[in-house]
Amino acid sequence: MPHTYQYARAALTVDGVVFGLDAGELKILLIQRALEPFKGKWALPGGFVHVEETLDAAARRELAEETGLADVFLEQLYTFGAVKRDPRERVVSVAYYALVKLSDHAAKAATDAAKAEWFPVSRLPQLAFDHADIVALALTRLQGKVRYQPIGFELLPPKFTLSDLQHLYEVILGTELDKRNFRKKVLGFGLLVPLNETQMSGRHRPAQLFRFDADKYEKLKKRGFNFEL
Amino acid sequence: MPHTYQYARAALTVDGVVFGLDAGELKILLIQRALEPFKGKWALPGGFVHVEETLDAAARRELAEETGLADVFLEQLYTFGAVKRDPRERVVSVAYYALVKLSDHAAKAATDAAKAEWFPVSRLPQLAFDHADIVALALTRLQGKVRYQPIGFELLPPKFTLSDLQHLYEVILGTELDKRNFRKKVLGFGLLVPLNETQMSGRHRPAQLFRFDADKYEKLKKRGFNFEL
DNA sequence: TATTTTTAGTGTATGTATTACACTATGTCA
DNA sequence: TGACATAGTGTAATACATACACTAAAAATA
Repeated sequence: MPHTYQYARAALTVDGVVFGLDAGELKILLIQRALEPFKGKWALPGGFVHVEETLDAAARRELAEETGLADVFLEQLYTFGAVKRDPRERVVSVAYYALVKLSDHAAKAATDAAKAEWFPVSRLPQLAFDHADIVALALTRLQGKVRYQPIGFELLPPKFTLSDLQHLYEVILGTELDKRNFRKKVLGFGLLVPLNETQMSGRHRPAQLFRFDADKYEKLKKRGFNFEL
Repeated sequence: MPHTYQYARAALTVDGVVFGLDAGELKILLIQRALEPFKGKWALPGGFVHVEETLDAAARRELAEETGLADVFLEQLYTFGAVKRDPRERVVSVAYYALVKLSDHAAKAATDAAKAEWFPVSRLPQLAFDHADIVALALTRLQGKVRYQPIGFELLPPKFTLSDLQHLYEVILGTELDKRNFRKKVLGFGLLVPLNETQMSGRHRPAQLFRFDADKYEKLKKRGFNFEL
C-alpha cells in the first residue's frame, strides 16, 4: 500500500433502549443530556466502553449507573457506525435493548442522580445523535422477537393475569387480539402456571394470576419446541 | 468520579462470513493468514475500519480487497467485544455475513492475491481468533432468516430450477423437504417467474427455469405480505 | 429403435391450526 | 339488590400443513 491508512481507533460507546410497560403503554427510558453536544436534549442512556470490559458488561454498567437498573433482560441490537453520527469525532455505538419490569424499577428511578424519564414510544421527544434511528430499530426488533420468543414476560411482573399478557402483546404489536383465541393458544403451550391467588382490583371480578415457567421453557426449547405468538 | 477511567479507543475491525453454494454444499470463504498472530491459520476475510468510512463500507471494501467480491448481499450480524479476543490489544469486531452467487465469483477468486478458499460449513478448519463463534452465529442467523425472508435467492444464479431451490433450502436447514409441498408453497407466493427456457443437463428430463421477482416482492412486502418458508 | 436411466412434474385426502363469534360468572360499589 | 366492569368459557367454518406414488421427458445405451 502506497500510503498509510488512517485506521479508526474509534471511541466506542454503548447505548440502551430500555422498554417498560407503564399504565398499559409501552415506554422507553430517556436521559436528559447535561453536556454538549445536544445539551438539554433527550438521549438514550449509554456511555463509553472501558478498555477491560466486554460490550455486554459496559451496557449493563451504564444502565446501572444512569438508571439504577440491574438484572434486566439485555440483548445486543445493532452497531451504528455512521461517520458523523457524533459531531465531535468518530464514535461508534453498539446499541442494546433491555426489557424491564417496571414494578422493580419504580423505586430506584427516583433515587438516581441523572434526570431520567419514561416516554411512550408513540410520543417521543426529539432525540440526540441518531438515537431516533436506534429506537426505531429496537422497536422493530422487539415486535419481531416477541412473536417467536417468550420475552414479553420480561416486561410483566412475576405474577400477572391473562388480560395483562394480552394487553402487553396488543400494545407491542399494535393490533387487537381475540380474547378466547389468545387464551387458548398461550395456555396450550403449558408454560403458564396458575397460582393460588387472584388479582383483586376493585369493582369487578378478580382474575386468576399466573407465572411464566421459564425452566420448563428452557427444557422444551432443547427438544425443538417453538414458542409462536 | 474519583479517578480517570480508561475508555476504549478500540481498534475496530469488520469480519465477513461469506456464504456460497457450491456443488450442492453450503460453503464459506476463508483466508489464510499471512501474518502473526495466527499466521498460517484460516480466518474470516476482514480488516480495520478506516476513519472516514461507515461500517458497511468497510465490510464491502475488505470483501472486495481480499476476495474480489462486489455487489453481494451483505448484512450486519453481531459485534464481538470480548476483551482478549485478539491477543495483541483490544480489538472489537463488527461481523457481517454475505450471500454470494458462486457463478459470479468463480472467475474472480483466482485472480486475487490472498490465498482464499471455500470450505463446507460442516468441515471447517481451525479458525483464528473467535472466528469459529462468528461463523456459528452467522449460520444460525442464516437458518433463521431464510425461513421468513427470501434471501436464499442471493445464493442461486439468476435462473434456477425448483429443484435447485429446494436443495438450497435443504442444505441450509439441514432437513429434507417434500417436493410437492415445497413447490405448491413457493409457487403459491407468485414470486417465481417461469422463463421460456429449460435447463438441459444431460441424461434426464430438462427442468423449467425460473427467476425471482424481487420488484414484486418489495411491493407485496409494503402491503404486509410475509414470505414464510 | 426399444429399453433403461434419471430427474421433472403433478393431485388428493387427512389432520391440524386459525379464525370468527356472544354469552355467563363473579366480584365491588352505590 | 341492582348496576357495573372485567373474567372466563366453546364451537363451527375455514384455511393451512402434511403425507404420499405415479407419470413425463429427455439422454444414453443396447
